[in-house]
Amino acid sequence: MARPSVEAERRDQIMRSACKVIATRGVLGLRVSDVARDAGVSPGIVHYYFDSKLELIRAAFENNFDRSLDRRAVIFDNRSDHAVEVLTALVDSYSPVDEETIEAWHVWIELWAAALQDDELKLVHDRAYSRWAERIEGLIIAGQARGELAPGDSTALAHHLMGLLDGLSVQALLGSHGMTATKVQSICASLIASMREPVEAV
Amino acid sequence: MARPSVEAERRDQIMRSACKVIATRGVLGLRVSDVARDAGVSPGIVHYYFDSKLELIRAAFENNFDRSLDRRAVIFDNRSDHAVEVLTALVDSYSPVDEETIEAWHVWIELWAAALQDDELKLVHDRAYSRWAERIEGLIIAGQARGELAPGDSTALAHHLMGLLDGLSVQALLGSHGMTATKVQSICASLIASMREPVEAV
Amino acid sequence: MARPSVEAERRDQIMRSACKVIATRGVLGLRVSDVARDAGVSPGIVHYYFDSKLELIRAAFENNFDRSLDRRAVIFDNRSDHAVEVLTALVDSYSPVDEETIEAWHVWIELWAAALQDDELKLVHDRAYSRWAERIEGLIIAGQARGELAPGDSTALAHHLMGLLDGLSVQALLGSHGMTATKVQSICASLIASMREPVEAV
Amino acid sequence: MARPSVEAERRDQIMRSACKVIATRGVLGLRVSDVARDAGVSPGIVHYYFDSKLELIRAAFENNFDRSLDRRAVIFDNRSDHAVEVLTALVDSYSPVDEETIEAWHVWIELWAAALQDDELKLVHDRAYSRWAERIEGLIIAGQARGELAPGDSTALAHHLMGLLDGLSVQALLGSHGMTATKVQSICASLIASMREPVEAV
DNA sequence: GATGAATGAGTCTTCATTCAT
DNA sequence: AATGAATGAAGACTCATTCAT
Repeated sequence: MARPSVEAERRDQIMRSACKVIATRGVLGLRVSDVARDAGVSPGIVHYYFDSKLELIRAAFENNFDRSLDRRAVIFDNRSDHAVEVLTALVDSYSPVDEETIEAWHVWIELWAAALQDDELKLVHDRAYSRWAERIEGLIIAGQARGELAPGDSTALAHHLMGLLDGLSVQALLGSHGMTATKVQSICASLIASMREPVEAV
Repeated sequence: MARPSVEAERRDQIMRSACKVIATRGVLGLRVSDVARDAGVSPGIVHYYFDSKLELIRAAFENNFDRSLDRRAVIFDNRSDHAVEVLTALVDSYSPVDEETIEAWHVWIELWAAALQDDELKLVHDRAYSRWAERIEGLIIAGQARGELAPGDSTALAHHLMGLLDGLSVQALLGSHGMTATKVQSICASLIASMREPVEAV
Repeated sequence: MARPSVEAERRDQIMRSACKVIATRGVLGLRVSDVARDAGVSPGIVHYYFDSKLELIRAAFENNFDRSLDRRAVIFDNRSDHAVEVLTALVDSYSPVDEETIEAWHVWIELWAAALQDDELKLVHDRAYSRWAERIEGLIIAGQARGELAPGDSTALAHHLMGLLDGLSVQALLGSHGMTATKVQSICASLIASMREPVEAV
Repeated sequence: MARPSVEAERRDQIMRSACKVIATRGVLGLRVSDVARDAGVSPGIVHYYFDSKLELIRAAFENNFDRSLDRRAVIFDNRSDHAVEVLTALVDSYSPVDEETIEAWHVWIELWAAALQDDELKLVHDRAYSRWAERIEGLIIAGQARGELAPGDSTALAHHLMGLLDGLSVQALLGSHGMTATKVQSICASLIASMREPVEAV
């Protein structure tokens, strides 16, 4: 009876396992059998749902990003709070502190490396990154419209924030040179603060 | 009898080839035979100079970073120009426009992904990143001392600049969402400009 | 309630699809799923009708031959025409020009190759070949009895004609060295002509 | 020192083993590991000498035919005996009695089946068949020129003999309907006899 | 120092067969 | 009767590493 859902569920289950494995062993270190084991299925079934390993990896990357955006839907949809607060909440939600976020970051970084060598994955990355950029820029434009943020090149500001978050997070994940999740937040916060409309001096 | 130099040369030659291959196929896609072919030697000789594939990769990462710093020695040693100019020149030198710089960036990004899964490589990355961070911070501190830059948390500023450069460069390399080398430069330039000591109003 | 016919029909349908697949991909290239797809049924049902893949193949070979003889029933049953004409008609009917005949030849040749390695299939082939040989020899014996063909070793003559037809047809199917269906017919025709009772000189 | 020959020898060794395996298990039943075992080497080395299984099979087919012609070089080069004797000797040499000849026939028949489904193999077959046809026709033309054989369409006669030999040999190999190597020889002999220039009646 | 043939373990992928529904 | 998801064994192919030369 519940047959129809079996296929979709299995696909999803396998993609999530693939993300886990990518986060753990990297894209090229991913073995179909590892994914199967994690998903609790036979190796054969993976190829029943995905034509090839590459196809699975592509799907996993998209799935990782979709879930990543989904988890932040509440933040993006927040229309009541001050833009500075919303942007700060967003940055904080990307802090690599919980396992889920850390895994998502690992997969995201793997996508960078993989996409540098595969045009198909480059498209996957571009589609994801564009969606993400549009949302950030949307928040900034809205904040400027409401007078909460100073006017300015919203595209450049969005890129600045996103690039900073990406670059710092990598170092936090690697624990390099004392970089921590807290420092990422504080440096990003200072950037966001600088976007705020200066209070008019009386 | 001056054989030692032959060995050192060969090692270097093989490491450079390894960097090329890493940039092209990724760390895990690297095949010892590809490196050998690029270096114009037999696959067997690679193992004469490097105990294992991992050892070769580790050495290649370090070699990539060393050469990267060497290429910028003139900029770092510049004591005469204004800090803003020096920092700007530095950022520009990292623009992924020429083949050499692009290759170095690819290897650098590969190191991120690989280090996330290997503690030994994490150390390699940390050593490199720290040396790079010290130099940037040194420039900022010097600039502040000379009154060319506004006072402030030099460590945070250095991290901000480095994180931004890393994050934006990835997107430029991937050509995502219209990111280009020029935009990377301009966004970084705006950050550097904001560090400048405001001219006192009379 | 007349269900038995459904089963027989399905079996037949599956066997015909198996012949198609054998002609296209060869015996060992045959996949049960291909047969199922061609027959418009699920892979599972094939095993309901045939215990195993080998069993299906065996049945398909027999089915191929049965249909092959059936298609020539009119020729074999022809009692009124001259033996030379009947034999010629028979040879012509084996000309690999239409799709059906070509497919049947492919399956026949596959049977040779498969039977060389499987004793069970050797029996299948022998049964088929014997039935075919008996019919040819029957035509020759009848022709000799009616004085239309010269007397002689009917078995050897039958083998000669059959061997020649088999050997030439393979080359025609492969398009080797300029062999064509027309040349097969003409060479076979010359053999048949040589069997004719020479007209008595007055 | 004798290094140069190692490669050629290994290739040959592997091709011969491949022929054996093809004769035993068929083309599609051929496993690279079986070939390796028969050749006394590791499975990996087979791929060192042949890019893929198909490439190995193609080479094996050519090797089988080359050796087949080589074994009959003495017969083809015979310029002193009567054409009827030479042709008879040739046919006899193809009698599937010894293991070597039987293996060669198996491989040849496998080539028919395989070539029907692969255009590359079709070319391999055509090249081989053409060389073989040219030699047979050459013997017939020479015999006619020397007045040992009756004049006539040498191409058709060659095709007749070759087709007959192919077709009958298949049945002899399968032991169908009482076909034997001896009967193959006798039927072919009768065809060859019919080519002889009739002795002029005085 | 250098070569490259050889090994063999590892992994993707295919597919006959089963079985819950 | 029929489906198609699931299994798992089998096999092609890759590649780091070794070693005789």
